[in-house]
Amino acid sequence: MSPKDLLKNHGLKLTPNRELILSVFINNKHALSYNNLEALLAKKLDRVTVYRTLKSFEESGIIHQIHDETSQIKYALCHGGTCSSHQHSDSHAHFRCEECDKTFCLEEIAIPEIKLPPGYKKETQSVFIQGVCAACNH
Amino acid sequence: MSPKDLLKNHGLKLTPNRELILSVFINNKHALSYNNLEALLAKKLDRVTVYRTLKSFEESGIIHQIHDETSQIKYALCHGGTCSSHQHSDSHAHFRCEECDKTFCLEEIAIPEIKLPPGYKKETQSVFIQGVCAACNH
DNA sequence: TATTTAATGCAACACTATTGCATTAAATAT
DNA sequence: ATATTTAATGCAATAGTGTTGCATTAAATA
Repeated sequence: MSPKDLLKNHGLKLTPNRELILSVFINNKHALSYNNLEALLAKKLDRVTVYRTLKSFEESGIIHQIHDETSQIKYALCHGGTCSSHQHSDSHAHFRCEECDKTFCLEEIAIPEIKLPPGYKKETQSVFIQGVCAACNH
Repeated sequence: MSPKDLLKNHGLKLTPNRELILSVFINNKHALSYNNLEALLAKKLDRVTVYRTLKSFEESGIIHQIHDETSQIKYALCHGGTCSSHQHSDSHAHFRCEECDKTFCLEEIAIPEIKLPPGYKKETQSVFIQGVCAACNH
């Protein structure tokens, strides 16, 4: 889907900055931190604008946060329409490759059911794995 | 085990600050951030001392980091002797309660095997769950 | 008790992210 | 097309978390 359509479908105003940032996500298979984005953006946007754009994308269900145990929060596109405002799908694992230092979603593997002790109520879960990705593992 | 013995067993110098910090961990069932620690410490220690103490405890296998998707890294005691310098056990899940805002280890539940796609190599994994803990769930 | 080695505290700094506010631009109604 | 409304943007300043350099002090060892 094009940046324009994605923005429209999620009820966001269509601006050049948003289209630009969204196109960077679409053209990159891995998750992006603010710093990653800054490096990939040709045009220099204000830091605040980028952070606020990420926030509104997240709240619209376009991207979701990934906490990969680095100091920077990363973001990746939501897929499959399972994400919406403030309720992001946690049905896939996230992976960080220690070789290429890229973090991404593992949509293709299933997370087994994780049972909690009696009396506990689960709201969200996240599975995070580090290692070597297929591209780097040779 | 007493703070003194723990420090000795892990080959760390025995100092009042370290005993104090360690006793706070022993007396609290949940994970602690620097800020939690500061609030619980009677005596005021320098921030740098606390951070460096946490680092040496971690490198000695006394405590391990917990990334609970808040802005602060938390630490909890290692149990079962499965942790050592720079190789911490990832065999248990971590849980954060949204009611009491406490994060802790779930030693009692087993994490099912999570299989990676072909070609991937797993080094570490972490399972993090948020919800309501047994004490708050009524 | 003397010596060596590491822990501590202070000051300064680095990094990531956020807030307030004035300005500009997008969407909508006229 | 234009006026109006509402939201996005950019700048400056600030907040929060954690780290580095260095001189001093204390713990362990000889």
